Amino acid sequence: MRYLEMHLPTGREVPSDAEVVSNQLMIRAGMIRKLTSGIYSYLPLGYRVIRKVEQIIREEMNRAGAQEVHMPMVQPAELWQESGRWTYYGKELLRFRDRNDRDYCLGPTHEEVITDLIRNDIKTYRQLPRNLYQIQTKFRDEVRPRFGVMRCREFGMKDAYSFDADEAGAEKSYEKMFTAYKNIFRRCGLRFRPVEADSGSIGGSFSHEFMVMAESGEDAIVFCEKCNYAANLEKAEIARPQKSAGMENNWQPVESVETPCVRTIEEVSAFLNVPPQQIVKTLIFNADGKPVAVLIRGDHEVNEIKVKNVLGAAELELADDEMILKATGAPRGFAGAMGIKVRVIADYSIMNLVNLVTGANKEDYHLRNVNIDRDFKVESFADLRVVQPGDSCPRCGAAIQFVRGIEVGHVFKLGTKYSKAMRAVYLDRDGKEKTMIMGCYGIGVGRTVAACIEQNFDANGIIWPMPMAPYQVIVTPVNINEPDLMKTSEDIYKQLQSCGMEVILDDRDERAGVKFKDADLIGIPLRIVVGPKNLKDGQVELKVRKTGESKLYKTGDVVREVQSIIAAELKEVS
RNA sequence: CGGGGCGUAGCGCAGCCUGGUAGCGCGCUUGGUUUGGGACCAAGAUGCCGGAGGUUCAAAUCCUCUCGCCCCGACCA
Repeated sequence: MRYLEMHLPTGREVPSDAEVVSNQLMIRAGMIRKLTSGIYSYLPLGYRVIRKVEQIIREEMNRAGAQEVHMPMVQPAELWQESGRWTYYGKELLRFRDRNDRDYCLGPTHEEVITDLIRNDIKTYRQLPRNLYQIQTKFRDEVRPRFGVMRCREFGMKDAYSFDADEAGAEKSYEKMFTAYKNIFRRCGLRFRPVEADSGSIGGSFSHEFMVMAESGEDAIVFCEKCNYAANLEKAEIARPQKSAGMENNWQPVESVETPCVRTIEEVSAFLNVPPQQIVKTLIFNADGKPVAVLIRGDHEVNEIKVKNVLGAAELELADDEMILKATGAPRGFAGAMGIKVRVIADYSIMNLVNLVTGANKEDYHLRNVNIDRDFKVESFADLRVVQPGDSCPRCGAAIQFVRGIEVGHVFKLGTKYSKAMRAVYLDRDGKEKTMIMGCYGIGVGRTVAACIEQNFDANGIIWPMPMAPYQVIVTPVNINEPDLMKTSEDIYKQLQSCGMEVILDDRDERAGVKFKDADLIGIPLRIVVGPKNLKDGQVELKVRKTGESKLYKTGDVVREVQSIIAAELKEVS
């Protein structure tokens, strides 16, 4: 396309309200504009990149046997009430009423709608399996939209849903999607890693997130260099330790100590001159309205998701002062397991400790030499803490590493969570009614684009991998007022176009420097510079954005060269 | 929702403390000179100073309320 005809408003200044690089560059490169918090327009350049990603997704989904559909964004409350999520999903679900006062929501995801479709049209095992997907706008009323299109409220998502007759089939469907996802992100030119993840409000038994490695990522990832283990920090496990024998031989008698205004682990540690590893933190949580005591070693952090899962709680938060006072009989800072009258669960980290220091459930007092089984009972030991540097791999025991990542995709084994609640059933070979087994698979399209920029930029702007590039090549005549330069540029432009290349002709009456800066900013992989000195020798310059390397070519050869570079770079990933 | 910050020309900002005719850089328009990494000269245009109320002879500036946006914590593609 001719630059003069393009709507491509580039900017020189970094927008004051954009924090992350991808957001800054997407605005400066004229890809997006913010309408209001968490809601963006895509301008032509940005939308071209979106469509590139969508196309790669379509090809790989189709190849994996999924079929594209398009479901409504507006969804009736009844479906959500049926699945139980009308109440469970919370404020993120944007609800509204129509003129007849009926309740609706904007779809944040489509399990309900797809399950309804399938249950109405599928009656027999002969019609299974099925995998349907769509690329569609989702709305989630995020608590805090941020980082531009990376976490916004309205966003494009590819979501796929599989329905199988049995576990084995469901497993196969999951594997197919897992493979498709690896292909998609590889073809997008991303450095990524699939990790084990928590299922969150989508539910289900098992899930993997696809993480694009980036310092600015919101997620922490734990991985083992020896084996294949990789997990989201919130999911990362600690192996169950062996119970030591004969601990009771070292038990000392319990001792009460006055500890005025000593509340935190650091304060207790300093006051009693005991290392934090010997102190037990007793945290009172409010689990669906009931207090629960969670015990953990003083130097560790509780992973609330693990606690939530172990307790099977729908809502979990740290208890407020009132609940703590009621549960322990003391203000915050003096809770302990001994004598407490609520459920007590404990992290593995305290399983093999003896002569613990804990709160006394009495203001300004702590206890020494408290021992498990003798002085209090633990309902169950479980993995409840956040993995820390220095911990070992739960699979092979080797050291683990920490990195940051951006979640661009998530695959779930849903099981029968929705099919059961919404009665998606079929008749099997024996004429018996069975519940379908589901999986669901999401990719954030806009987020994938932003993540790609986070991995591919320099001081001058974006550096698109070829498969993502909005245009593959830009032809830059250094001065449009010289007819020779323009004629050659036009020729090359037309030839590139006619052999199917995506090309911009920068026909603006600007100085060369301005054009170079813009080409770099918007990240076009290849640039053909048509200038007077080289053209005198019948040559033009071909510059590669990624490496900064440039070479001279005969005007007659440059088109073929560009064509072969593009073909090679697209083939490399396909 | 809790904590912090910001709303002044299309973009980036100064002015506010100590009230007195709204400014700078970039961009934009016109003319001219330039032309291989964001040129130069000249002449211009552009503002409900986020909104409402108040104090005052006088408010971008002080006070009250409100709306919006960004950042840090509870979520997720």
